[in-house]
Amino acid sequence: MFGIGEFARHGRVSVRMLRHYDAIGLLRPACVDPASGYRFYQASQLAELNRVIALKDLGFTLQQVQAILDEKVSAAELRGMLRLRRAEIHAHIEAESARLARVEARLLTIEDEDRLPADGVVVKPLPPARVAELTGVAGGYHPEAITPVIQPLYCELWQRLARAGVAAAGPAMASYEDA
Amino acid sequence: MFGIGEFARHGRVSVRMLRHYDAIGLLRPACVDPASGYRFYQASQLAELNRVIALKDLGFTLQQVQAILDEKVSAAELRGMLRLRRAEIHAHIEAESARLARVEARLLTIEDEDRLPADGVVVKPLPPARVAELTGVAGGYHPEAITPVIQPLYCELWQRLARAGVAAAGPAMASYEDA
DNA sequence: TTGCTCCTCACGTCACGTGAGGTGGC
DNA sequence: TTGCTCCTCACGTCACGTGAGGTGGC
Repeated sequence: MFGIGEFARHGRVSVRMLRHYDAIGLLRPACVDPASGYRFYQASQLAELNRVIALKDLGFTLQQVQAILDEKVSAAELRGMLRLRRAEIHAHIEAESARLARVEARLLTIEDEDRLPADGVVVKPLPPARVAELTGVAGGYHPEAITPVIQPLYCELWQRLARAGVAAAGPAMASYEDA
Repeated sequence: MFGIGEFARHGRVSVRMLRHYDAIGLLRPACVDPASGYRFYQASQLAELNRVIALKDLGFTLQQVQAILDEKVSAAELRGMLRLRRAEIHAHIEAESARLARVEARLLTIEDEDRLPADGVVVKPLPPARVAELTGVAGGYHPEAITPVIQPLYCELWQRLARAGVAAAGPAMASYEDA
């Protein structure tokens, strides 16, 4: 039998963690002195503790660890949980990689300009929207070539929308592509 | 001027976030109706909001974002912060990759055995320790070959430690390597 | 008496989400 | 009166870290 301090040292965890695991019922000491409240652990509980730590290190919450160790989870469910974890970690790594790329881009610009550019680019998701679109071909990118092509397209679009009894809810936009 | 709801919609953030940023002084509304407490934002504050979001998306805390935007951070300090962030994200990705490998290893064993192996392997760091070591060569891995080589090594080691006036504090261990 | 180990509260963490309960003008 | 937008608390999140204040036996 070990006092909580010795057990924590052997298990390489903090005393506070053991008290927390006791409080939530994840790892109860083998016995507790009713007078002093002192917790005592058996050597065999080190294996129990290791199982907790191993599952926690996979990224499961303590609630999940508890359910798994109490055998409240079937093998099939556990497989499902592991696959979900795998997918979550995957997504997490991708998100962090994208963030890393953004940080490195900032480092490059700051080394060039020696200051933070005034406007950062922020990517924001939009809800799906229905778009009414017309296209035309212009002879070049200069206004004299574009304007006579694009103006009638707007008129045409409003007319067609009106004929279809549809009201435009969003803004009007133009986008340009190379042929 | 926009009410908080409209401003939140344009900025694709929650109303709660705007109130939070107001509370911590990160993004104050352009004006506040003293009677009702209503917050009003200017169109130009959308750019401010974007800068906040962009820095937050690099993984900075709101405190750091505030310091950066208030220009309390020099270009050199900012470079340092970005480099630190880069290192942190790197470490984070490595840790998550290791975790992913552990989850995948579990998935393999669970698909083999259809249950969780009783003992997981847990890696724990130990504080550095000084080790007194002696080595010998045995003819093979069977006990008859090893025992006569290893036994005298222990005796010899204790004697040398005693002569050096050093007491062994840790356990005795043997490890084996192929020649 | 000092030192050691142990105990039980209880606050703090970080950036909000989520009610609860209420207000003011159409 | 109903609906809408806005307001201010204030609790909850997750797994503990970190005091504060106290106890019991050497």
